[in-house]
Amino acid sequence: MAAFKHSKPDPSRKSLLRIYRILYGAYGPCKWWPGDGPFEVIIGAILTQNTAWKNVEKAIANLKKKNLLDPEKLHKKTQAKLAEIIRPAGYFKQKAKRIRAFLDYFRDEYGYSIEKMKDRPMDKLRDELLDLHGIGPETADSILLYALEKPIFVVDAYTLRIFRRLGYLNAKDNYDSAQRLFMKCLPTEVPLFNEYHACIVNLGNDVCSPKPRCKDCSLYGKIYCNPKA
DNA sequence: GGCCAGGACACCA
DNA sequence: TGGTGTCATGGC
Repeated sequence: MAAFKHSKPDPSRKSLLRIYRILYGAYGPCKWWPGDGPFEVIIGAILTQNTAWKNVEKAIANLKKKNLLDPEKLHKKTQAKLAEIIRPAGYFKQKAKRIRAFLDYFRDEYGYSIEKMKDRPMDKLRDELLDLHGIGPETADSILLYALEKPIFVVDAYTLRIFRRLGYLNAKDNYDSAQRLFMKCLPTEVPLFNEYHACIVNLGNDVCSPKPRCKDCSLYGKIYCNPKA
């Protein structure tokens, strides 16, 4: 990491892959997304919006307990009932509305079939998801990558924060420009995109959380204390 | 008791 | 177009 401190980073395939190897060495394999099957991943992607994953797990556990991790069964629940079930995830009224918006679309366009959804070209699928209420770029891309195994790089707040600090992005960079950088520089591979984003989130949880600083390096997180890194 | 978390949207200037 | 407020629970 220190190597990037005194020279302008070159956003090349080689350097982004080097960062990936460092992260993978510290955190990988992350085996994301945590969840049983693509439908659970989709629901998790909506529930985790601006929410700690531990709270999402509680909401998913509630859904599992009621055997509702099935699109048709879940769709039969009213929005108010669904909101009560997912309450531990926070923003439960909003998220219930968003899940129902997805379920309407999933039924109308694909007859609740993940396989039919997978057959759709990635770009068109992304546009469809972004047209849904409550599905923004990160949620759409998480669904594409982790549920449907489409090769798209997921950017999140940690990605912007960390790669701005490293000098690969500047303050004006946003979701789209950051995504273009990664997708231009990295080979288009689902497993690579999967692990890279997962490692960034794990690093973000280490580095960006208000935990006590390391006594040795005065920074946060195990990545900085890893001598091999 | 305050801050933050694996965002997205509505509203306003 | 960019900035700001709102949504809400639970862990630390």
